[in-house]
Amino acid sequence: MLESSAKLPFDSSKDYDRESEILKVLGHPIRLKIVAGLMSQSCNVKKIWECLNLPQATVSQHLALLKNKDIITGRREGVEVYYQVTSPEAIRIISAIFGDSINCKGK
Amino acid sequence: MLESSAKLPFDSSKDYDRESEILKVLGHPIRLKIVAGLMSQSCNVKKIWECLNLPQATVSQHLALLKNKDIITGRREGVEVYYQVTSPEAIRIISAIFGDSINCKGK
DNA sequence: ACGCAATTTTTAATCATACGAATAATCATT
DNA sequence: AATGATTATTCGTATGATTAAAAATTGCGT
Repeated sequence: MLESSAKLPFDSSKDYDRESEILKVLGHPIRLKIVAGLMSQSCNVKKIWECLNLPQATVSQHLALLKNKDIITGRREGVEVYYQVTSPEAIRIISAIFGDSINCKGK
Repeated sequence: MLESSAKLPFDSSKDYDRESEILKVLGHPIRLKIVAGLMSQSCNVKKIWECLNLPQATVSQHLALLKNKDIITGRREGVEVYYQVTSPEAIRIISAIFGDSINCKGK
C-alpha cells in the first residue's frame, strides 16, 4: 500500500524551524545591513544608527531581535555596547550571499 | 566636510533589498522545506502537498511566491507542473545552511 | 544628580499566513 | 466538441505577526 512513497524529496520529519528562523531574521534590509556591516568589524549602537540614518529605537529593536535569535552578541564597554556576529550559520549564509569579500574580522 | 566617513562598516548606498528579499522568502518553514526538497529533485505540485500534508492551495501560494521571486521555475508536462530551483543565490544559501549533502540534481 | 548610551514599552499601521471555495488548464474518452 | 478526471491556480477573508518610531526607562561613568 505504500509502494509509491519510496524516495520522496520532502522529509516530513524535519521541519527546518531553526534554519528558517535565521533566514527570516536576516531577511530584512535593515537587519541584513547591520549584520553584513558587523561581519567586517564590531561596532557600537550609536555608530550603527548614525551610519544608517535611523532612530536609535528602531536600530535597538532590530539588534534585540538579532540578539534574541543568537545571531549577534553584545559586550558592554563602559557606557556603550559593542556587537559582533557570533552565529556560525549566519556567517555562512552572509558569506554565501556576498562572497568572501565580507570576512568576519569582528573579533 | 566628509572627513569622518572614512571606513564605516555600514554602506548607506547599498540597501541589500534583493538579498534580503530572497532571505525573507526562504525564511519560512514550508518554503524552505519545499526549496530544500526541490534541490534534490524536480517535483510536481501534487507530490509536494501530499508529502507535506498540506492543502494544495497553501502549497500553490508558496510556490507562486517562490516563482515570482525567481527562486524556482515551473515547466508544464501535461496536466502537471514540475518545479525546480533555478536561482543561483538561493542554491548558494541552501548549500550554506545544509552543507553539500544537498546538491542540485533537479535537472 | 547629571548626561550619554542603550533598551523597553506602547501605539498603530501594515503585511503575511492559512485554507475553503471557486476557477482554470490539460488530457483522454466518447 | 462535450464530458469527466486530474492537477494547479486564484479568490476571499479571518487571523496573527511585523514594523516603525515616539515616549519612557534603565544602566553607566563622572
